[in-house]
Amino acid sequence: MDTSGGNMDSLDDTGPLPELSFEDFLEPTSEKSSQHMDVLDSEEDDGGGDELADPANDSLNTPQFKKNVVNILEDKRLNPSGVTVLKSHAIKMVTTGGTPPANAQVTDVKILNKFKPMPSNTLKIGSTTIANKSTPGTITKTLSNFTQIKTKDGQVIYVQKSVPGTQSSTAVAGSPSGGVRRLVAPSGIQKAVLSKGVTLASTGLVKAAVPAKASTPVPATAITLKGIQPLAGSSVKSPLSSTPATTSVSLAQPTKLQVFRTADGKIIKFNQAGSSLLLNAKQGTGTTVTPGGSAATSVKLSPSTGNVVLSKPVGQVVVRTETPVKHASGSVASASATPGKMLVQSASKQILVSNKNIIKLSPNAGATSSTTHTTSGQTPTSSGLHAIQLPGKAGVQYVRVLTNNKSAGSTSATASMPKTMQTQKITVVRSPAAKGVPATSTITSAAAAPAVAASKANVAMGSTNKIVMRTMGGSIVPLPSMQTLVSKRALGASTNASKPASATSSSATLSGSQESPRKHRLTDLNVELKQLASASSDASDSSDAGPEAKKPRYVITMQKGSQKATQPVQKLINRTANAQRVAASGTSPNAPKKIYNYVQSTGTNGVKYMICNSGVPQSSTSAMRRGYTGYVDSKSRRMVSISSQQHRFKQMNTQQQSKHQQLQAQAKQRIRQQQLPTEQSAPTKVEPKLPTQPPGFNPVPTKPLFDILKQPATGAAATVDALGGMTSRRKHCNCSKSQCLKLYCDCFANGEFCQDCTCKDCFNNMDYEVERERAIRSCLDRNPSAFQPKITAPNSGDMRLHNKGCNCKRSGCLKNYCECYEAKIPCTSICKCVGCRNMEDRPDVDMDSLDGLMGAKSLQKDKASNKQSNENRANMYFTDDVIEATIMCMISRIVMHEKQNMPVEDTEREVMEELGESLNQIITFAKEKHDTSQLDESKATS
DNA sequence: GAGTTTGAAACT
DNA sequence: CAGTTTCAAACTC
Repeated sequence: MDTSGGNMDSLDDTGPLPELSFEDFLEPTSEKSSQHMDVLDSEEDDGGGDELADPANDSLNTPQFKKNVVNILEDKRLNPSGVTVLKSHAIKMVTTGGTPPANAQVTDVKILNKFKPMPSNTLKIGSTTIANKSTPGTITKTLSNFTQIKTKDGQVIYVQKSVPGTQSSTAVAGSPSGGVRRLVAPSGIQKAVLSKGVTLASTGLVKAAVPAKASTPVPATAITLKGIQPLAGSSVKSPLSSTPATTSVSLAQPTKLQVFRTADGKIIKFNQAGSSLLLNAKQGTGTTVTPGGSAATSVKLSPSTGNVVLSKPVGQVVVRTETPVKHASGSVASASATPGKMLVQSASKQILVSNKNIIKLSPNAGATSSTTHTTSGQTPTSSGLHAIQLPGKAGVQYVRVLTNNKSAGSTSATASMPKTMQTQKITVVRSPAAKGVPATSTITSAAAAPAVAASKANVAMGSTNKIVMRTMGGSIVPLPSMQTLVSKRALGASTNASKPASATSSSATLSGSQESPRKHRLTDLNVELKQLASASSDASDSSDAGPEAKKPRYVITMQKGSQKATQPVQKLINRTANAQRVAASGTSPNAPKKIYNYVQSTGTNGVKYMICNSGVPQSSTSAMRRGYTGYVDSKSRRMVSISSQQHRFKQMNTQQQSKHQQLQAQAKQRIRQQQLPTEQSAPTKVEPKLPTQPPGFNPVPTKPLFDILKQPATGAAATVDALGGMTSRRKHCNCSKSQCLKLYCDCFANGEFCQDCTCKDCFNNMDYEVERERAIRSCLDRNPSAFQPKITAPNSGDMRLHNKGCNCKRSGCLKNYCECYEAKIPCTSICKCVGCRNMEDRPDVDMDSLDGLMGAKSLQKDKASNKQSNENRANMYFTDDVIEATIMCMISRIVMHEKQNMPVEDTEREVMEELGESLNQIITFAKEKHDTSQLDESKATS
């Protein structure tokens, strides 16, 4: 494929694919469809389909296809398994007129989705199912060559498979055995609008030649799409009724269109005999296949681009894909073609839906954030959806929508939708890309019958892959799918794919527990992915999908990562029942946020307390950047935390004394209980979500101090700061040459999208998902742990360590060039630095004289290591929860004293006493623990 | 803000 | 795996 001028680098890594014919699009029931599906699946498997890759099969390489070739390149997407994404397709249009590829004019077009086998009675274009069982229309084969599709409104679409040679013209060259299929547009079908300067000539036929077999060189089966009107003049958007059926039929000369699948099976070539063929309908363009003229909603779509336009009398819902923003001139364009996006437009609202469940809110077109249920952060919707809005560049907002309910039928959910439904609803339901499992996408309008579509969506999704876009009252909410960032690599470690769970809800919980992230982290997404993947069980989806289908394609997590990611949730759950975590964001969306525990008093005054558990890491700017998932040195964080607490203490108002006393007593009692030798290690942390708890004030943590004390170091993971450290945000990147697709870019390295960065030619955004995914793959190939945090703590409370160590030579590890220093951790023996002075007690050492003194260096590192171990031990007990519990006890004292109008001095003294007492208990506990562990160790050694 | 320094990432 | 180059942040002026 790429041999044709090498302009399709996107295909470089693609594997071979079997033949693809339009028939597949039109007759999903055919075996071919399933065949293709299989091949596509295998192709997805990292070259699993390489054996199929036969350059000879590539029509581009064959002379006869070099004329007026329109290539529809299917993006090689990541394995659909587990997570779903609307697949986009890059379409490459080459109109060379028989000249060598070098002279070819290439136009990039995009198709929304990969083609996927459809269930019988389903006609799809892109991700839209226009006619299926659910629709009143029927599909009837009237002729041997024709498949008649009758819509509800009496519109009829004929799909004809003609005898080879009947329709063929120049374009069909090389397809002796190929059959020609005709798509005859009935009266109801609207005119096709083909954009990009390519027109259908004067014929209403589009002929597609399909290679007979991947192995055979270029035999093609011609497919003729009839009924597509040339652009010529006629109003593309004329009412349905205005277009007589004869119009399309009367088209004199059929336009040939060859459909090909490349070696990897991702490419479809349209060989057009005519001068120009416009396949891309970007705006307003697009083949309008609109049955159901009487219906209030019409569907206009462009098979090539996947444009689907649902137009209503009043409002208009447009679901379409966009062509790549950047058209590489001529060649290569396909490679850089941006993944498909769906523009969901309703009235004045426009939402650009990317491949994932992320909605991009276009700043233009009067788009309003109200279009979605998302405003800022996470917003639950009545439909059980959660939308997380992510600010984007230039006013663009990305919205990730997570579903809360795990219900929803897998396929054709809209089939059961009541026709009386008043609101327009768009439901795109995707099923796993398992063999033979058709993916159906339906666009359902209560008022009108859905319209057309023909395509195979090569999308595999986990059970929760349903994408539901609902347009109710102007709100459009798509469901999540987060395939992209999950790498298949970590599948082995991650997984647990089939565990049914309310993945969506957990995702929402997770998201909710965090402040709305400015950017998505790979790890975060991984969590969501895993949850989604594990939340299979959605009926048919999970069952039908093969085991692979449930697995996330890209799992860029590590064992630690997954647990880590979930850690915040657990911690949050364990938090005091009366403390509700809230995220206080700065005025600026980019401003780092702090996580507070929100405590509200039940008293008459309703005092509220904002307890800052963790400030934004001071080093968030740079340390974050390098994959230090945002946590700060625990010591400093705690100091900040406590100080802020103390500061807030003075702002507290009176509280009910007796209650506080009681609570305080409870806390103390629990602390004492904690000291008991009982080893109920790590209580299961599955408690109801915190935010839902009533705002009753309870100064005593539900988790007693010593319960908390017992927790540390139990979990293997716990490297993530549950208090929100990972929510912090670094400053924006400034990449200029890496396109933000290399680890040089901190945004990319952190698995985040660039937002509000000053980078140039940034590809690290939704518009370039394909490129981004490829880059991620590349990075993972080089280093499977490329996206793992560089600094982690073996156990919660342990000191963080740089997993790889620094390699500084000239900075003495005392500048932010040093990753260790940047992360505010001392260098260790892992580091290969020269002249390191980054030790906790570095002032004691004159490192200037130590250059080259390896002994001294190792000594220092040992020293640092010892200190580190001590600190690790301390961190085991001074966990955030312990501190929090202590603080709550202190707060309780303050409140009590204020209630009693006691002197401030007494209050301060008592508070300090309380602190001392708590510390004493902690120390005692730690000591006991330490002794016990030593005893165990000695026993073990003996 | 421009130029330099630095070390990680990428490349060979 | 080591050496070199590239890159972007940190730093300096």
